[in-house]
Amino acid sequence: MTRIREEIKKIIRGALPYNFDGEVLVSVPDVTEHGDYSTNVAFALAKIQKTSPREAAEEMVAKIKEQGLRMKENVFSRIEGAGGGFINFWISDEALFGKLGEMLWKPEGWGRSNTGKGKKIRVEYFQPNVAKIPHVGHMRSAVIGDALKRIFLSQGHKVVSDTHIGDWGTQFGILLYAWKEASKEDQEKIKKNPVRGLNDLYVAEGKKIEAEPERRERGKEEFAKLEQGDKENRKIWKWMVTVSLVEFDEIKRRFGLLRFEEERAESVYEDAMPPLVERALKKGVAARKPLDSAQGVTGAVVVDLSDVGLGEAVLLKSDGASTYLLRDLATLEYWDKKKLDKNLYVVDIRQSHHFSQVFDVGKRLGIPLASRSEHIVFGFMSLPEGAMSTRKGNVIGLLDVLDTMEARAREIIEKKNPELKNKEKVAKAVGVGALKYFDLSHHPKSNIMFDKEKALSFEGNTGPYLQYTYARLRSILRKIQDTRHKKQTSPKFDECERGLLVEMLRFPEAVEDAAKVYAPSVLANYLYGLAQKANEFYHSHPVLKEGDAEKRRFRLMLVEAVAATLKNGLYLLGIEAVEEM
RNA sequence: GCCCCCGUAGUUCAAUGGAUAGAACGAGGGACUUCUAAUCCCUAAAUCGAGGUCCGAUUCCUCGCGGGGGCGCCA
Repeated sequence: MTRIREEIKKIIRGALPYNFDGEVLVSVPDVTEHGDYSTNVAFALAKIQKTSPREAAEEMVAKIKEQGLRMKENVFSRIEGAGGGFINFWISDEALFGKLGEMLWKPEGWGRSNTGKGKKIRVEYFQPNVAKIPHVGHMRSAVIGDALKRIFLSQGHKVVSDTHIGDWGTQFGILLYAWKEASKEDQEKIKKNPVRGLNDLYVAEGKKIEAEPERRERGKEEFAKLEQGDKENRKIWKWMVTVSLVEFDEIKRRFGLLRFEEERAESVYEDAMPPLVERALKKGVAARKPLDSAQGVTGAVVVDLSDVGLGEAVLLKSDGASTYLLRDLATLEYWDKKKLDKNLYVVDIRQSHHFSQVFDVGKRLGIPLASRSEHIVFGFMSLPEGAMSTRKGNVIGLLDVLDTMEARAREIIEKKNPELKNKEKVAKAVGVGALKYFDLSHHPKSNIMFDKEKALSFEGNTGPYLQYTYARLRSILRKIQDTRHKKQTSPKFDECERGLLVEMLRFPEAVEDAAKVYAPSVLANYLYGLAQKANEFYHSHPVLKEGDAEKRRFRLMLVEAVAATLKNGLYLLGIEAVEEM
């Protein structure tokens, strides 16, 4: 089914002179008096034709009307110039009703498209670190990445998601050093709750390093040994990875993330790194620094990026150990062979400098994928009292906060709907839905404040609001037996019904826009607006009790269509639409 | 010092360069014998400052003020 917006664009293009090469923008006006859709092309056209925007608009309106007649189009009921150059379009009730019928014919496909057909995208998100407790700050990458994947899939893209678990680096040397130094009793204690225990061990070691910087060097030595294949270090490291993966799997399961096609942790690139360094040196991209000031045996291998203002990128440290940057380059090289059209990293803004370096060095090394790679930036999450940091000890564990949300949902269900079946299942869906929506409703780029009160709220612009709206609509549909309400001719509908219908028909455009700008929040905000209109309708328009049979049938169609839209939209955000709550 | 991001109602957030800047929470008032009140309706309330580009600027540019982040042989 074609999007209405596309149809309007086509009609406008048909009425434009051949020499017009500007973009045709069609937008939704703020106020209903300005129509269902609007375009500002007349302003651009006026410049070329050297007329006033108003005249240009009038001319175009006349041309469209003429062509519309010739094509026997019946899409608009009104087209007119206004506001000194805007052209406003009102869609005819017949056309709206026709679209409603089309949509109900195949609601499963509603919102999907094939604009991404044949294109393969890799999305990297949810990069938890081994031996660290994932906190609410880690949620953004997982939730935004998962929603993006769903949105891309709906547009026909092939998507490969990859977690890129942080299981390599100096931090493991530091951890190994601390672990070996710990007493047997302490080690046993840590083993009982390993991820928490290792997390705390790392924090404690960090404090010791602050007081005694020498200890960092010992940690670095342990990592170098690990990288060189030291048996004991490998064994301990492997154990740390194993216990952490259990926790990551629980998060993936409880947050309902789509399956990851690949879970290539950093350590898998171990063998790919040395040849990459060799190549960089041979190509003259990187250079080995002289030994003089360094303590190690060899000089560090670095890429000078000062010509583009990106400073110095370190591939190998002077002790021979690899860096995060080198691992990301190896990753880039690996994926370069997989015929990707796009390679996206959903990572917070603090790493933008790092990714600029990765992509720039990648280009210098002649890895074509580097120029098709993008860092999808998102802001980080802070608490009302300031930034979250493991060292400050003020992090909120991701699973802890999810537990709280589910408990809160259970409480509210007991209060509002104690008769509900599947209480536990609904509580889980509502709890995680609220948490995900809190994140997704914010623009990815903005830093967000994790205000517990706001995030835990189930009222207003929240996930449960959308779920509740869906449940109410479904409740109406459950009460009817006769589903033959779809066959009828176009009825007259009032402003509220019409507004809801037009808004509902914009769904595919919202999904398309969200995909285009890599922002699930575009879709989230659209769904919220739709739900508001649906609730308004619900209050003022009885459906089952409507006496006029034709009106009732139309309202049932509308309810069914809006419910399906909410369900599909929530699915794209990774939120479950529950039938009752 | 250099680079990046952000300043919108009391608060938390919206608004591909468009027409009258939207919500939510909070505040005040109202609506359940009526398809689920996790809802709906009404009221008050905002673009950090100064220039510039443009027919048109919350949006783009410059400067200033304020907040955050990065520039580690950390990840």
